[in-house]
Formats: sequence, structure tokens, C-alpha cells
Amino acid sequence: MTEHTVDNADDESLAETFWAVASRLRRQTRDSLVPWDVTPSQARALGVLARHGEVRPGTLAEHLRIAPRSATEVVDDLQTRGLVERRPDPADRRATLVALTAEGDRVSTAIRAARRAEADRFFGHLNDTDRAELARILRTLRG
Amino acid sequence: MTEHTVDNADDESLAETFWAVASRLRRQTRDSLVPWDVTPSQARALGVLARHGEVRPGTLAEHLRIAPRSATEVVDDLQTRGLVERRPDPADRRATLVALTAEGDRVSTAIRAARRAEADRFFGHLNDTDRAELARILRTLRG
DNA sequence: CGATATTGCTGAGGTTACCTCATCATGAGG
DNA sequence: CCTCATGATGAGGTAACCTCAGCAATATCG
Repeated sequence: MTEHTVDNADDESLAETFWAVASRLRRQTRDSLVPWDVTPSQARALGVLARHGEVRPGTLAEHLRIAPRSATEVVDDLQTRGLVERRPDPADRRATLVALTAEGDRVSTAIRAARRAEADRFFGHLNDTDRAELARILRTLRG
Repeated sequence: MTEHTVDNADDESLAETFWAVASRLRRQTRDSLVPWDVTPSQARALGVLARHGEVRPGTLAEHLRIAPRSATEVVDDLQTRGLVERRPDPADRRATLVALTAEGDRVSTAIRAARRAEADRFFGHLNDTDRAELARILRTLRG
């Protein structure tokens, strides 16, 4: 790879470029989480829990924009790592509430810090203006 | 805090927003490819082949920025769908060249058009200025 | 009040798109 | 030649999703 290969003639579309960036960011994010043995999707779930307190799996799924069944899975993983716990929802006996454990809270805080650092590194090649622009544009695409 | 769902209160980082957009785009892209029964990663490979002509799997991997082994896999899939063919590299008997078949060429052209339409739909919510800005900023992040 | 529909979660099983490691053939350099 | 590097691939694994079916609890409606 040396040879700057990078498909210069570039390349198709905005979409293409977007995916190249996504790929790079994904790798970097994953690497930055290694110290905690937590995957990116678990980290995102921890983030939601840290922000919203205890929620039902279904609600978690909405926040993460994934299918409810998939949220169950993430919760399972976090639970085996001792980062969250399930308890019955007193308001509805079908439902479960998912909450951070003390450990989960600690880890989620640490991750938040690490992520900020990582994002700074990644998006740090941009000046403040561009970063703000990017944020604004992405928000309008977010739907 | 907050009973009021809807995660707007944004939420973390640029990264978070970026992923939300990525997720939306991924679904839309996948849907737009359904008529051809081709997955996104296969479509990307077809694009590279259309742009560069016949290449070795390893080279394809570089362009796609994936491991060589993974390129083999994509080529396998495209080959069973009759969209590419392998032939020996006359310059090196270890190597193989991957090239579009006639059908592959046809499909890749059709996909290219569909993708443009899809991208227009997706990025079409942006005005020209924003679209250009986004492209520029993403390119600097692409590395 | 009881029948029916709906909701919340999870088991089972599948898919995509990657990865690493080991193996085998070929090619290149001393 | 002999060794080492390189190109492709077999074997096997992973994360992060998905759908569909089923069970329990709740809500609704005649």
C-alpha cells in the first residue's frame, strides 16, 4: 500500500466518500474502546443509558434506531459484562427496565471521555468552522 | 430526566450524528439495490471494476480498503451471480485477474444510475452549497 | 366479565461484511 | 538451489444487525 493508491479519480459520489470516512471512523472507534472490552454498539447503548437513566429495551431500541430484538442482545452482552442490570418494571409486569450498574456508570463515564478524545483526533483535522458546518449538515440528513 | 423521548438533545458528538446518518444511508442504499440482487459491498466492487477494468483481487481489496481475503469473498459472490469472471494473470501464474462479464457491465451501469438517483434523493435535501461543503469536508476526513 | 387484540420481551435461526491464521503455489534474490 | 516474499484461498470467527414465532401481561370492547 505505500503507493498512494487511494482511488483518486474519485470516485463516484458523495456516498462513496461518505463510506470511506465511515470505515475509517469505525476502525478508530473500535480501537479506542479496546481498553474496556466493549464494542461500539455496546458503547452507544451505555451512552443512552447514561443520558436517560433506566429504560425498557424497546425504548433503548428506539434511541439506537435498531429493532427491539437487537436491543435485547446488546443488553444481554452488557449484562454478562456486569455493566447493566435488568429489573422488573413496576408499572407493567411484561416489561423490564435496564439500568447501569455502578461499574457500568464508571465505564460509561470513562468511555465518554475517551470518545471525546478520539473524536478530537478524528475530527480534529477540521477547523472549528468546518466542524460546525459538518455537524449542521449531518443533522439535516439525519432525518 | 426527561420523559420526553426523542433524542434530539444532542447528544454526544459529531460521531453520534454521523452514525445515525450512516445508518439511514445504509438502509436506503441496500433497498435501492434490491432489483439487482446485489449487496452494497458487491456494488462497490462492481464500481471499482467498472472504473479500473480487470484487476487482481489484492488490488481490488486496496481500492475497497478491505483485507485481501475479504476481496476473494466478494469476487466469489459476484462470480456465482455471473457478474465477474476470473482469468489467469499472464504476467504472474500465482495471480488471477478479475473482470466484469457482459452482464456485469450491464448491471454495473444500471446500478450506477440507480445510485445516482438514490444519492440525489438522500443528499437532495441539501442545497448545492451544503452538498459541496459536505463533499469537501468528507474528503479531508477520508485520509 | 370474558373474548380478542395489542404490547413487551426473547428464543431460534439467518445474513452481511468483515477479520485472522494457515497453506500452497509461484516468483525473486543471493 | 535454497530461502524468502507474495498472491490467492480454505478454515473458522466476530459484530451487529435482521425476521419470525411464541409467551405473558395488559388494554379494549361488546
